[in-house]
Amino acid sequence: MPLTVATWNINSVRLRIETVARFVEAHRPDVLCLQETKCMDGQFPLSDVKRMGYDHIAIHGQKGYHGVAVFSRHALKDVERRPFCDKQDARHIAVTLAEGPAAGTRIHNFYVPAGGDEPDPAINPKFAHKLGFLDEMENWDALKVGGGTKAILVGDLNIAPLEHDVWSSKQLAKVVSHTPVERRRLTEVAERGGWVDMMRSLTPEPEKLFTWWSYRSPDWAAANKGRRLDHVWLSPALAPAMKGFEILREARGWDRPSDHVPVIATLDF
DNA sequence: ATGGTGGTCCTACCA
Repeated sequence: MPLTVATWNINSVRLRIETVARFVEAHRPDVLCLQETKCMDGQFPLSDVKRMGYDHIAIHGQKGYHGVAVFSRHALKDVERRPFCDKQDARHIAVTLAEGPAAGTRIHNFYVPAGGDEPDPAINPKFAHKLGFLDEMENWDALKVGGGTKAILVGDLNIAPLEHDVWSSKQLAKVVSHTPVERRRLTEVAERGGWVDMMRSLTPEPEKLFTWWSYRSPDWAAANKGRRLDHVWLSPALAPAMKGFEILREARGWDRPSDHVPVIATLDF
């Protein structure tokens, strides 16, 4: 029995709800995790999401910024919205699948701070916040997933950790998202937690993998200066179920696109 | 070295 889980930074769910519908019609993921929904819970287009076939919806929004959501064809339980770094930012939501082939699986959906432009925590509070956020992830017991724990972590982690997760590791070495300190910290979060990087387990380096292309690139497809900022991690107990993943690159070329594209992971039980 | 585009919500801030 398969389970498909998709993750997508949608960059305003209200502006792009029809874009979400287009994606869902074509790919029909069982679970869809969004980031950067950018609206308060009362403004969330719930009826559209239900029309797409998702009866189970968990949202964590705020006005104008951030915001995460989970849509599911299977019932959900134990919804958690954890604050990080003593801020009100809506950057995390977790749910547990209550039924279906992966019943009992915990799903964490993250939107890690982007970190601003200057990669020095001493002068850039946004970069300090990003590093502090990663520290809290690393130290959170809920993200320790050894033994028989069934868990998936997805989201826009705003870090491209490996050399071939960016178009030029040399040229991005001092660019926030690919600095050595971030790459190391994210790797530590995964290793300390016991997580398996699903995309890189199935497609090892040196093949390049990108999920984001800047809006500022005049011809994003030809230039192809992308980065892998969006991730799918599995607990070791779920790793044997991993079957494949797809990065929906074509979505970057749709009308009024997000700068991120969906990643769809398929597990089989 | 710089500036490039797009989102929210109306003025700057964030990505």
